[in-house]
Amino acid sequence: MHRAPRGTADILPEQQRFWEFARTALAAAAQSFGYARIDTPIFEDAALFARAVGEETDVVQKEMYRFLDRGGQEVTLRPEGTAAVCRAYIEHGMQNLPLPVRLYYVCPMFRYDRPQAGRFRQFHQFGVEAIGDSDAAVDLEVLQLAAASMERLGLGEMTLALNSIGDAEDRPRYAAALREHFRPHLAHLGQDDRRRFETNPLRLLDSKELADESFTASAPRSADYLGDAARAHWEELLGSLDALGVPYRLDHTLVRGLDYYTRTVFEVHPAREGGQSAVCAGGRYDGLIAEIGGRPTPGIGFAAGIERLILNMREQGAEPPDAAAAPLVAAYRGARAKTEAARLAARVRSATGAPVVVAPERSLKGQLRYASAVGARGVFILGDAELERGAVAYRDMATGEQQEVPVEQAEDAARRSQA
RNA sequence: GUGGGCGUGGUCGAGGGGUUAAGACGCCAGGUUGUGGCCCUGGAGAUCGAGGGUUCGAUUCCCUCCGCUCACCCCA
Repeated sequence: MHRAPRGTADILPEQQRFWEFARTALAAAAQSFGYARIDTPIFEDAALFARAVGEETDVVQKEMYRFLDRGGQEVTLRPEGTAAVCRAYIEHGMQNLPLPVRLYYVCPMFRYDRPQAGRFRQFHQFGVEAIGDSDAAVDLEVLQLAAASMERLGLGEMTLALNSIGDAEDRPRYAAALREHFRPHLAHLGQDDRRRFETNPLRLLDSKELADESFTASAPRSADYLGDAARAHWEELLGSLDALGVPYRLDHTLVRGLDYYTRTVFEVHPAREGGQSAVCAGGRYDGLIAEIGGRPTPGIGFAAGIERLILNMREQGAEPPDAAAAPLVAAYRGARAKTEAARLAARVRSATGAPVVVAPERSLKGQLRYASAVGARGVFILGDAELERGAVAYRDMATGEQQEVPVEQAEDAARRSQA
């Protein structure tokens, strides 16, 4: 028996109302901030993500789906959205648009992880990118949009964790300070952490093993190692957040697993504790576009995991409306009426736009039962008697009222019961 | 990659070394001659995840594998 591949999921009809609602609400949030939708391919040249996300990151080293296509090109299923959007920004000369360019997307992403609650190999992200302006006002806007997105979904009790990791030029000084701090404890560190000590000491900060240890809490803070420009930017951002009363929590251990981040980094967590809690995360990436071949261009954005958002919606008891309208059913008795039922169904569909299905071939009783089971609003009944008269019976399933009308007026009968 | 939990009809879920392997929901049919939702009756549907071992006998005990799931790592 075939199953959906590990880490993938069928989104079944009964779940679609959550997805419809989430996609619509998130798009509305983005659009209300002036963001326009963009879609990029599901796969890209492998080199794009390796370069943008960073060769040393877990995402690139062990989570990317990479393969050779039939032409011998190495491609990768996109593990995240930012690099692809930046590639499109460069490729289509968007620097000629009024800056910043504001874009959003809702797309599937792929990472070869071990699945668990809120984590899948194919998952979906809502993301936004504001490219071409380094002003702290844009950081503020993106943070506001993140908060607004959660609100649109009805998710309360979210906390915004915030940090600044400075510019690329500031990084070596800070990395050196971190190494200095952790060096005495090298013996306590595991294999992975020792490698990180060399390659990317920032990552030691969110090692959960070390989290309780006082030497993580007492580690030097990136925000204390900012260069003048990054510091001014950071202070302006905090000032405007305070001025607008946007709640946030400073978290100096917050660093991100993707190498392209600079300055502002943030995560949004639900109040509930637990693994995979980050429901939305992002930051500034002022070096990324130059890194992948564009002119030096600043940018900032975030991504939110739709599955995780829906998980939280369910936990909070959200009940999104069911978008699917109740259908009409065309029932019949006899071979000739069966054909007429199909004709009637077609006619009512195009006249009203309402969903109409022809009943399966069963006893009339069976057809009515079927209509009830699928939640039909009303049923047309065609039999020899009705055909003789060029008429059709229409039964309102909620009230049980039934009347006979000329076939040409069938759609009117349906409309009446709708009101 | 590592560790824990779990695998019985479509779903949920009893059971237990020898049974026709419960029950519920769902599905199909019927409850007279053309009419639903409730109710009643009947029916279809399970090699009890796979392979091996112990045993006279295993779905039940043991081992391995596979799958699902949760957690670690990391991430949305």
